[in-house]
Amino acid sequence: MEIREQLEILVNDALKAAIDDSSLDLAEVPEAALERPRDESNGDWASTVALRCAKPAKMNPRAIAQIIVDHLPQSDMVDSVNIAGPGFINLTLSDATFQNVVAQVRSERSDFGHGTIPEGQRKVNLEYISANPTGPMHVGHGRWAALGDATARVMRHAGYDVYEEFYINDHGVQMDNFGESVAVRYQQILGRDVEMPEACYAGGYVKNIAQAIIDEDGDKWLDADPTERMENFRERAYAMMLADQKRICEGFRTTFDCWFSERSLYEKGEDGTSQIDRALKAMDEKGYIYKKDGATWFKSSAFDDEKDRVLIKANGEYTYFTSDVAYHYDKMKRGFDHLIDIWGADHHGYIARCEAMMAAWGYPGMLEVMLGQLVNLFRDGEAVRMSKRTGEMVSFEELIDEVGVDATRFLMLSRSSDQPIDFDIEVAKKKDASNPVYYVQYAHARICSILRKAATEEDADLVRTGAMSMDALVEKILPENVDLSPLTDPSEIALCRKMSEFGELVAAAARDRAAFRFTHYSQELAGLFHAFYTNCHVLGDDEALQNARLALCDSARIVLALSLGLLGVNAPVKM
RNA sequence: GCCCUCGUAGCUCAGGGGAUAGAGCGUCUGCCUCCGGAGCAGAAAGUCGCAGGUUCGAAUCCUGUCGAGGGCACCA
Repeated sequence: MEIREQLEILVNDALKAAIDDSSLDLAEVPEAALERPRDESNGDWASTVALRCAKPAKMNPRAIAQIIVDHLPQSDMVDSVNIAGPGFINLTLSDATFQNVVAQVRSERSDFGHGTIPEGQRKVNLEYISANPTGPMHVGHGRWAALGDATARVMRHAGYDVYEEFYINDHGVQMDNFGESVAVRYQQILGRDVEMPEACYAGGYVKNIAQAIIDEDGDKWLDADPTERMENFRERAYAMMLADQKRICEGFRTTFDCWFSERSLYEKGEDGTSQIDRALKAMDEKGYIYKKDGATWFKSSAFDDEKDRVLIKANGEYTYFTSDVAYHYDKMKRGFDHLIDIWGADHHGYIARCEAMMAAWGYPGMLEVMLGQLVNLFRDGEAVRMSKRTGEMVSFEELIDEVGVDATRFLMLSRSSDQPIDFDIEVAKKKDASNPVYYVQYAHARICSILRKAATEEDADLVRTGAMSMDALVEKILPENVDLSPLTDPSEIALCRKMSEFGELVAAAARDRAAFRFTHYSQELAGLFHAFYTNCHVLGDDEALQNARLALCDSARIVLALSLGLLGVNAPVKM
């Protein structure tokens, strides 16, 4: 049980006792209202319950606090209790309470901080990146990749059942334009004088695709039927771009349970209907579809959207929105409790109509849209607009190649997602204190180094080469039940206290979709480890003390690795 | 014009009803006979954009206002 929950029970018992013997005149037992004081001199935990019930109880809050303190049951967890300021009840916990955290971490390992979510809220569909397959992913997509993946990891650790999905926009005129772009470049490379139309894609990658087709087929398409050629090129270019996206995501350690094709929404099933047909029918049955000016409309203004939206244009074509209607209908029918979409902030005008469609089907609030602000690239303080190599925007792949996966992920996640990021490539590449990811990784590597030092040289070598895990090494150097009572130095207790916050942070970060908090947490934990390292020598003649400190190192190693793991960042054994 | 997000230390940002507002970078001062100095300790640095309101209590909630960015298609 978390420390917080145990303290809540204590305060709750005191409140009940005080109400039962009429020292407190309250209709019902108020919440324990525990919080962590900013200033540690105000204790490890504080309750503001006395302040909160001053009015209903018609008493001075300090007097209430005194009554609660007088009724507080005896507990080994609490070292001292005092009343401060207007009526705070400050609790200072015993060293043993914090020492226990080390044992808990070491027994639960990668399950430390794991939570549970009740049935009915647990199954979550998380859709992110969803880049068009008509061009390379840009650095903004990199941010959604880091954000979506870390959100999934944090929510899973909190107990959610998260299904990750990438929506492929492979339907619509942009695909034809893409195929035509390749055809134009194909002809140009082979010496034909043709111009690139306005709506087409002029990027250098299109030329590479055209060249790949020439390498394979030669000039056999030069005088082919233009439509047949466009369609052939379109499908081959699409396959190449999609393969690229999958490869880049995998290299970034972002994996999906499903790559969902927009086209599949238009395919007719055995009953002769497509998902588009079924979604529109369901909406029509609810009475939110009408015809006007030759077009078919969704009455989204009935649900706080500023105007109604076209589903089928006067010319018979479906709009992009119609695909999303069918897509979300599909997700809904797959039995998720909750849907989360991550979009770029430039799509926020699209939210109202999507929320409206969920409401129209009778599931208001089921869709949650996380907006990610954009990424501004810099190099040495100068804004980067163009890449020298390609004459285009720096792609996500180029960014990863230059700064590495760990630093890219950590920095992309180091700000709240509703804050734009200024990402400086040169700063990200630095391997010094100005780059927080190395600070945290260094702490982890340093711990591993100490643990190796405590082992035999043979075992230490096995760990260095990767033949033995750190867990296995620790098992050989430390007995199962280590006496932790020698851990009394303030820097040791501070490290334990920080680890005790981990579980709560997992729950809060999952609830608030705020994975970025683990960048801050991991830096704080690393800082406290470095302070402990400076103050307390781990390896020495006193076996009891050495074992206790090795156990502390081991638990710090586990929690650091867990925190980095939730961000999708590696925790290296050596650097 | 309407909608969304954001204004907190020189810079980049946390904190989103509780006590004297925090961290990193940068600046300045110290610390290696010792487990990884990619480290540690300390100092200077603030009208939480501005003005009202709610509250026992506001950086936090509400209203207004100023400033920055983004969005307002029978495009995708």
